[in-house]
Amino acid sequence: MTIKDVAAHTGVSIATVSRAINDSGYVAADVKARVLASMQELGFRPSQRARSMRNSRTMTIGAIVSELVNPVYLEFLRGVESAANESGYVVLVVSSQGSPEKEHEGLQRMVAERVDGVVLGTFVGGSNSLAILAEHNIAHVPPTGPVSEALNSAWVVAEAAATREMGRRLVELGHRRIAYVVLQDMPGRRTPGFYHKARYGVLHELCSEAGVALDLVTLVRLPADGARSDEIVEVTRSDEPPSAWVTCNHSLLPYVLDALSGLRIPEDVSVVGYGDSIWAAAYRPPIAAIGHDTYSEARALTSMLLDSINGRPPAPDGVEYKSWFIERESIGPAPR
Amino acid sequence: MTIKDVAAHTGVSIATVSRAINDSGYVAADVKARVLASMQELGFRPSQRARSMRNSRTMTIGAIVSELVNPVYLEFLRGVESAANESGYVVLVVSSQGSPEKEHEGLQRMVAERVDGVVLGTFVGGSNSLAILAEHNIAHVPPTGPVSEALNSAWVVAEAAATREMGRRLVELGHRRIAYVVLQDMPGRRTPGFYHKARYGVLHELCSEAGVALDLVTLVRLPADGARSDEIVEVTRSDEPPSAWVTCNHSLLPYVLDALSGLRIPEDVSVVGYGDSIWAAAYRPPIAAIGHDTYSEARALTSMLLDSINGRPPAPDGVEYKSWFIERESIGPAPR
DNA sequence: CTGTTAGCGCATTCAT
DNA sequence: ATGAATGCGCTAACAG
Repeated sequence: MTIKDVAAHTGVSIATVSRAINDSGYVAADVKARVLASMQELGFRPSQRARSMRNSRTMTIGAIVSELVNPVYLEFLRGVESAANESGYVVLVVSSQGSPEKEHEGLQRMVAERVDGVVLGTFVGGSNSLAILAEHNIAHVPPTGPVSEALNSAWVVAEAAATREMGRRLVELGHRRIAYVVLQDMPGRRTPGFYHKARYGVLHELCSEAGVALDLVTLVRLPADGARSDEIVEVTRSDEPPSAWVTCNHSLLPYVLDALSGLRIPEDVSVVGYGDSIWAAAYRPPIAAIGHDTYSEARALTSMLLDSINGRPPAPDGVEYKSWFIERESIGPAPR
Repeated sequence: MTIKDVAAHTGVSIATVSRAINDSGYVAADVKARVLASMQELGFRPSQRARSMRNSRTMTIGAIVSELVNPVYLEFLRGVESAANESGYVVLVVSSQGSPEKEHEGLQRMVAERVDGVVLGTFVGGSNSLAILAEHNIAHVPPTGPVSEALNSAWVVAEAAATREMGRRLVELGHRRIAYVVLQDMPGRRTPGFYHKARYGVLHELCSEAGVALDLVTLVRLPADGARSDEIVEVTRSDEPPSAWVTCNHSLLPYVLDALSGLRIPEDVSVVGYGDSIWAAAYRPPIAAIGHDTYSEARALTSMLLDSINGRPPAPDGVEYKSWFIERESIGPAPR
């Protein structure tokens, strides 16, 4: 089923069919109607792959995420997909599973597919990995270079404000020892460390000013099914256990809650997570969070990418990153 | 950057380069090495799009899901993506957002992309929508026809056993009125209704045998942010409120829990959800669930698709569906 | 063992 | 307003 069949069925040349489909050039109104009718009848859809041979636009963008287990990436994909579809683009999803090699492989695949652009959800590889996008002239967001730093810094700045609000609140409530939980970086991993570093930096500064201890609790890996994190349990049993727990990552939060389940929230410990979800809100008590509108961010980021692909000027403000501290009942005064 | 450049750079013809890349036909070992070196040096990746013009295989499969908000679909996508990547395939993701029109549009896009096959995560459209895949000779799983019914029935049978176990347990614990919560079908929606019907059917049979009342509680839509489901609250205030709540769908569970938050679990009400997650397990008390291994299911389903695409005989047992009832502390004896 | 050539499905230029 | 012809990057059939 090709354009040729439609042409034969309509009794015109393929050039005319092509013009009718794309309404480019001149086509008599009645001929056009007949062509469209034939298309309908034959159930013909022009091959996007053949099209992209001629034009050099594939109408396909890639989305790279590190882990397809974190609900945050569902939000991300939802945002990318909806923005892409609205503009007639289709989304190729690749997950790196936290491994720079897999990520590189995924990028290679995108190059092979000649995607028009790539949205980087998380990026675990080094800048050399990004280089292959540049080499092949593939647009991507967030971009590298000064703009990227601007974006990153916009994101970090937005979040830093929320982090400060959260930290101040904990201090105000009398907490004197705060635990900050992270999952150990995979070897070679980059970006998450970047964000965590920024968060930790802000918290650290705030805590040292206030004379509050900040413990970095690093999980080597996610606890197995049904098991509790030894690292966390151990810290809770130390002489001077933290009275507040901050989780760097939404997908870590349930594990932290599980490990803390011997303690009452918020009477014994207060809990805050980076990243919000309906589950955090439905938990009893509801868990305070540093929220991001990942869906909107992804949409905006994708629009930006499509703009740059299509040579349109990027939206006036680009991507506006917002972040906010949502105080919920999981936060209370420090015990005694 | 094309095969031509590589040929020129190596000082051979494009045919030789092609043969070297695909190691098809004869190529002198040293020539092959030089070609590969040139490729490396120039950073050349053959265009999959041009390849698929000749081969009529795109090495791309589509994945259709209804809603990109349910974590279950993350598992699904993870399974599809991992199985696909292992075989060198790439995944195009389309979400229908519960709308048959969007779904149809997504299928059209897949046709335009000439994907080699489609994995149907959920399928909200009618069979006429599926027809376009058949028309274009696009393989898909679950397949339609007898095989599909076999698959569906295998799935339903597996789950039915778990449902019965759960139902019997509730009855055994003295529950005399059980609520089954569903989200109202979108107009035109099909598959979810199908599964829910099966679940409801099993529960219904079991309850009537045991002389237990089964209330179908239908939510018109998901409660807005921060709001509670009026429908649920209302039922809890009726003269004879249910003592056990069964949620048809994992993504509905947090809303149900939120709406039930005036009651103690499991002292006042018992709660079970279809679909498990770390959050259900981390909740206090941990929420009982009917579990599925969505990741493995998706992987198996995708392998099956790839087998059929490549003319390989499908794996011996095809897809094995497993489902189990996970009793947790959210279930207790009926009050008084 | 290697090079030349045709053609996959389509958009586009150039005639007519 | 329409048709014939060209080429996008690649593989496969054929010729040498």
